[in-house]
Amino acid sequence: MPEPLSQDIYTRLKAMTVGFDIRPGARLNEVALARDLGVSRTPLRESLNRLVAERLIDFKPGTGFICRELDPQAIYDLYELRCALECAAVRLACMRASDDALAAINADLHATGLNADGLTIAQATERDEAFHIAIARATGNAALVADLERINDRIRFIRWINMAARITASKAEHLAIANALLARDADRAEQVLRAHITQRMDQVVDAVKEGLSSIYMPGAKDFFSRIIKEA
Amino acid sequence: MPEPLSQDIYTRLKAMTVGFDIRPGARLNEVALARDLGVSRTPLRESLNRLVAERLIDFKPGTGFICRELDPQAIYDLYELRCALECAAVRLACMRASDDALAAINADLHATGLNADGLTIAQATERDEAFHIAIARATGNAALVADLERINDRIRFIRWINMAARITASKAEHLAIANALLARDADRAEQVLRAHITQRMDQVVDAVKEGLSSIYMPGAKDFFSRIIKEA
DNA sequence: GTGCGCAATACTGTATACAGACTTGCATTC
DNA sequence: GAATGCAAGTCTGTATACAGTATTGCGCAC
Repeated sequence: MPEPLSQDIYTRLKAMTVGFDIRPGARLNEVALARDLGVSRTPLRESLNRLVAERLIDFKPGTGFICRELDPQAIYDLYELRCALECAAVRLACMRASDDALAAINADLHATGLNADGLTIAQATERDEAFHIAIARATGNAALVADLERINDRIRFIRWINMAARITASKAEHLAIANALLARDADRAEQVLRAHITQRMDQVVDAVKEGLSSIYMPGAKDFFSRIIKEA
Repeated sequence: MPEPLSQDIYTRLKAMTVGFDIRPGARLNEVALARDLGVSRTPLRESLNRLVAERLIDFKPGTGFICRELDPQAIYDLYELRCALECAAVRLACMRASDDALAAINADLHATGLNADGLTIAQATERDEAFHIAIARATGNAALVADLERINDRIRFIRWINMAARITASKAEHLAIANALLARDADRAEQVLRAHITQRMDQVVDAVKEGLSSIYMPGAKDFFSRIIKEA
């Protein structure tokens, strides 16, 4: 059973839309895109429809598929939504996650999550996201995890931008969250996590502006594959 | 610009999947479904792909589209997720919703939301959902609203079942939520709302069992279009 | 120079055809 | 009687063709 083309296209298109390889607001030419991807329009359109449902691209009947806009308000809303979900998650994790699960999160953080040296910004963001998702996963609520993951897809580009500025501060905050988790102190865990996310929300508007320049200035996106060298 | 077929099919298929007009686990025959809907397979598959992304139907490569299962754990998880989102929403609404918005919610509740006499169970559920969504909408966070709406799609069938039993209790609870909102008392609003939703979660497992019989016993689903006659 | 309108073009929306994979039923064997 | 293998049939996965609509560019009028 070879993997269907549409599945493969979906993955590739998702990476393109998450990373804004396509300019916000730009119309997607199905014929050209199909040619570039080496498939016909049928499986391409199926994949695009899935991405529309996930709000990673827009669709205008009679006009076609359009790359989503990078709207500060929408990004802010998503950060607020993410904050609500993660705060609920950390409380649930404090309440009922297994000791093993919490210990594993802590161990993982100390093993890989604290040292960003030698990583690219994209890789560092991936580890940051993994820490947060692990907390959600520890609740045992698969719907919560899936929901959070889809929200993360939509703000990952902004996280890349923020990550460059806040790698060092993140370390301490993640440690504080992990410690509160191990102590099963839900109030403290939520408080630290909320502050951790909210701090970034304040920078969202600036980040969107920077993001736009990253998209429109050719070559600027290479920044995210730059290797981190901590002081 | 006539509305595209795929848009129309999407709406109709969504209603079918939300209401479990198709048996859980049943494979969808594309040719037969296309014939029933009066379209070809291409727009049908596009619509199905969107529903897959929204987790309203499942997809197994090489096998096709499958009606989602009615899994108690998954439903419970969705209720928990909904609870987290709505609790966050009510707090945000207390913090920053306009006086007009809160007054409108309250007015709407008193105008239509309290008297279920003469409504079908499906209609009563719709009003219940409208009250909850209105609170989310009052936060001004469109992402939160959209997320909640999609979660609601996935548990509406269970809400139908619960609604039959709890219409009278719902009234008092909705009033209490509205009063806390008007007083902008976030703690009380969240507490009442959480209890309101959690009470239903305890009944989820039973509801799923009942739901399964509703799906498998022919004619049982007519129950949801029965007219409510309060004591 | 600017705005409008028309025509040519390009693109979307849908149907259909075909190849290949999966399913199903039967026959055969242990 | 149960299990296995094979073959016929059914259904999915993808490509392609065509119709209809949106877009774009040019020419013309003001």
